[in-house]
Amino acid sequence: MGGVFKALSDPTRREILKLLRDGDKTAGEIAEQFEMSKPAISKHLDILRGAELVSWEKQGQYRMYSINLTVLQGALSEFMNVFEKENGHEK
Amino acid sequence: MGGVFKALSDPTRREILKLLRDGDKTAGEIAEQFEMSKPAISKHLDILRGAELVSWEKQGQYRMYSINLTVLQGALSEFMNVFEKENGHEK
DNA sequence: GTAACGTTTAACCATTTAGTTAACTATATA
DNA sequence: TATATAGTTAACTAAATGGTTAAACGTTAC
Repeated sequence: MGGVFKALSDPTRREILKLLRDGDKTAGEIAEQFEMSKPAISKHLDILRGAELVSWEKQGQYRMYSINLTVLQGALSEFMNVFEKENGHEK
Repeated sequence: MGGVFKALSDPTRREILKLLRDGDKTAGEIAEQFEMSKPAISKHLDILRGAELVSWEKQGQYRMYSINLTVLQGALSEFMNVFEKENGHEK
């Protein structure tokens, strides 16, 4: 879960996740939305994938990326749980 | 809010927050819980304070740190909201 | 006043991070 | 087969990060 927070610490990566929230996109479509180079975006995607926040599947010569919402929500709500009231966080 | 994720990206800082969840602590009491030096912890505390995740108040020669739960919960739930279903995230 | 304590600040260092350009791999197509 | 397209990998760089030790700053206590 540390990987998730590391992945989320970069604004570009958070922005990529927001883009993917609206639907799957190819690496190129994602890169278009940013001013930086494609290799830079490719590395961000690799970090997101390392944290299992996104996955991709080959579609011809494209890579179609999608967000793993359950991983994102799971990691964040697990962390937030620690700070909830009414919870002696006994475990 | 970017500052919050940056602050949360380090495991030591997340651990500090968990400690403070159980009650306010002085800088020294916090530092005791880790193997690293006091200056290192002091810097982590400064980053947490920069993100407004903690605050402190002078108590004699001590600094008593406390967690700002509302900031933590506010930032995380605002971010998570973006990824909730049933929400066209119209804004 | 001075010595001890609690904590931060300063200066420094090694590693990681986030970007670049160039080269490579794989697919599609003329 | 050759060329264009999509994307990653490699090599490199500047800046940020996270740690160290030493010095400084306040407060407490003798």
